[in-house]
Amino acid sequence: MTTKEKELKIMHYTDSPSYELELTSKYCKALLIKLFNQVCSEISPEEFAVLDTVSCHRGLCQRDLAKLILRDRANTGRVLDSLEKKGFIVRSNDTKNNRLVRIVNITPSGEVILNELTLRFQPIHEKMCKIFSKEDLLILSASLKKVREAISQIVDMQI
Amino acid sequence: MTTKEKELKIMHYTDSPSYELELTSKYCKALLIKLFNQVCSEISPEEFAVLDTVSCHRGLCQRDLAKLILRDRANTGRVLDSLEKKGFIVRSNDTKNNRLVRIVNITPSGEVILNELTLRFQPIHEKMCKIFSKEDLLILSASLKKVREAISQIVDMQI
DNA sequence: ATAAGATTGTTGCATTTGCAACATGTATTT
DNA sequence: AAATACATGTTGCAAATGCAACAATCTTAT
Repeated sequence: MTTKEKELKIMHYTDSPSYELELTSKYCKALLIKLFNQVCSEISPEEFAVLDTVSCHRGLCQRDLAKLILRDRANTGRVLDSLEKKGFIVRSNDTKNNRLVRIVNITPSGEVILNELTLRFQPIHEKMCKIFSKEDLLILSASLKKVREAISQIVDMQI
Repeated sequence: MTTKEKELKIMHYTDSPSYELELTSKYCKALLIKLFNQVCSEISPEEFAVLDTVSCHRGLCQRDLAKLILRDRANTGRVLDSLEKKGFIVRSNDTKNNRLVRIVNITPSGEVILNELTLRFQPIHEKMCKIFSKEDLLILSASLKKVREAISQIVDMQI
């Protein structure tokens, strides 16, 4: 390829890894929503992800949780309102760095529904993972992490 | 690892490739929004992606465009309303399989703003691509495509 | 030939989401 | 000590999005 051809080459955003990631993520979301419609009417896919995050990270305050799920504080609070009303999480007042915070924890009934849903999704999850070798899965995961880290250095997520 | 340990191992959704894709996609979106806030007030990031798609696929009807961008027909029509009002695309009535369809095409002023924005984003785009080797980029792209194809076989996107 | 169904696009409505503003309490500065 | 800035969470509002219903048109079935 000559220098001139390189200069003339127009890069399309829709050919970029970013956009491809966005499209792929939409596929994943569509799959998740379909699974939920089939097996669960108690919580939404978003609430499920939040519940799973809470179960993996005990004793988080709302803002730290918001940072993990990449939603703003307002939205995080609202999802927690819903989960708390349904009895799947509890919030307790605490202090962190001498500041009043609301600590989030999963309840026993939250554990129950989380495990139940996780088990139901296990077959599909395994099916999805089986399309890759273990090495390829690790490579994909590492690549995605690399993308996130690179973006972190450019844009402050400000949550 | 013994059989018992394998059985007891709980897979968390938030550790899955799906969720990792969702998080990574959110990072990409945040970056895109930041870039837009800095350089462009005429169109939104979503409109930009639609405009780019239209420029890559001339003469699409709205539904086929909707399938490409993975939005429903209603939303696609509304984005096109906005782009048309701004003069960046035109719609013309045509027939496809003996059916009346609205064909979408980019206008000269649409080309102008698309090229301008693409050039402005070029540095960041190159920066993002440079974190990977060309081979790794191809592998990532292939993996994402594999994910989309696998999901396509499970869930009908129904657009 | 008439009725039922399918395709394309639009409209209305409800949900989700994010941003800005606010309330409350703490740390820092002057 | 008072004022300013910061951190955490909530509320209000607007934009984005998807789903269901509808209109118009064409195809297929009975």
